[in-house]
Amino acid sequence: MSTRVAKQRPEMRKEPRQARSRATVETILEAGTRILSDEGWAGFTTNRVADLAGVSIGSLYQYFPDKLSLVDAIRRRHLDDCLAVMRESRADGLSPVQFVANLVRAMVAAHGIHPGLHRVLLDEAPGSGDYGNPNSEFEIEYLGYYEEAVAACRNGRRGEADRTAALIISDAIDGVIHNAARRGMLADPLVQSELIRLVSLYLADGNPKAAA
Amino acid sequence: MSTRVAKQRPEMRKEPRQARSRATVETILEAGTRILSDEGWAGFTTNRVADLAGVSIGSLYQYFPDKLSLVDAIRRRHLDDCLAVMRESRADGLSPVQFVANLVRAMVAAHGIHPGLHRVLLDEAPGSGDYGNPNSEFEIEYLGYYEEAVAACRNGRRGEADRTAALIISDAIDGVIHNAARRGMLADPLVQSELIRLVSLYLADGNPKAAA
DNA sequence: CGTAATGTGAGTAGATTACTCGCATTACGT
DNA sequence: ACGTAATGCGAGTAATCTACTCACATTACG
Repeated sequence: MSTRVAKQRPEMRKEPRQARSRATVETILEAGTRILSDEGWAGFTTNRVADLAGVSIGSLYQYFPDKLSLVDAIRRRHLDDCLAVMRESRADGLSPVQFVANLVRAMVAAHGIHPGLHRVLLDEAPGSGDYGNPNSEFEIEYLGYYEEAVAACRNGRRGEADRTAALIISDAIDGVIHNAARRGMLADPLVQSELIRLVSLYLADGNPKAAA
Repeated sequence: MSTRVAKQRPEMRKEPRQARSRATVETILEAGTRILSDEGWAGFTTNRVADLAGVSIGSLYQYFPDKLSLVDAIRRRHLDDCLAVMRESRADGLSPVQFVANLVRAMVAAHGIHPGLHRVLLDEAPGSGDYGNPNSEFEIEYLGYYEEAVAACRNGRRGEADRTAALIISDAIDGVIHNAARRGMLADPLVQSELIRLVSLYLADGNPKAAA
């Protein structure tokens, strides 16, 4: 027997086997992402998602058992993308300040495509897994990278202060990006450079050698 | 003649004349505020507001012609409160950095009561007036104060850079406060002091004398 | 060519909710 | 006391909305 899919809440009702159906699932996810970003959780109805995706509502429910599993899949994708961006920004082996500069640029670029998505996923959309709430797997890893950068700037010994500093940086970046998006100013290069300056100054405080 | 209330969309259907009804309206506004903050726009139904306020749904509609006018009234109140906080913080005649320190403290205190309100009002709740969208009366005045502080730190000549700096500061503070609230860490004194440090460093950059 | 995978979309049942209306109670002026 | 205006009540409703099903059509695979 063993239908193979036997999780508590299966995230897919039926595994897409052919290329066609894999494309369908992809299209649905993309459409859902766009709607969440543009219209918020309120506009996110399964019928609308199917419409925008250009597939029938039936097809949607063939792969996602319910609305929640769809939004979960979207959230997972997005947060994994965020983590990937972080890992890449760090992998360059540059100074912490350069890390932040790269990160900000990458984050701005990422949010340029779906400006409202992050906020909607974190604040509006109901979450089933722990993905997305404070102390989630995601936030742990996410903040960990910031902590690393902070600690690297402050001679390595981590303390509560470093954890707080990581929060401050992460949340400040988040706020600037989100509000810039709200005002349609994400593309403004001045916003980007000033944001980098804000974070860099904070990071380098008391560490002149790390300033560049 | 002259019922005095003659706007295009009257914000009140009937003006409360006795003390009792004024208290009722106050209770309704308070209940609505709490629900918006705690449950978000999705949980904000007129019946729930009336329930929480301890008044009948009929009483609610006696003073607010529709749901939108209620949320508008709440928004107006909140944003006016924010502006009041800004004006007070500046009125002390202290240095720009002290202004920011006071402001952050006041903002944190304000958001401690209704942590989610600001975000919900700005991002989720539909707006009828221009109150709340970019370039609104509110944002103009709000950012104006920040610009003032920035300009004061930079020898007075305002330019595009100053406006951008004001945005950065405002949005960074917003982000930190909002995410701290989400994590239940608004009370953490470290968060507060580090936020002040973040902004102060940025403001004082290139202006050693303004550092304190 | 049999069968499994995929796609369709009209339809529905259920829930939600903004708002009304007829009436009860309370306060005010005289 | 008493007429009148203000205030308060809350069951009810009409309308909307939407998650989800199902019976059937089409496409691909072996």
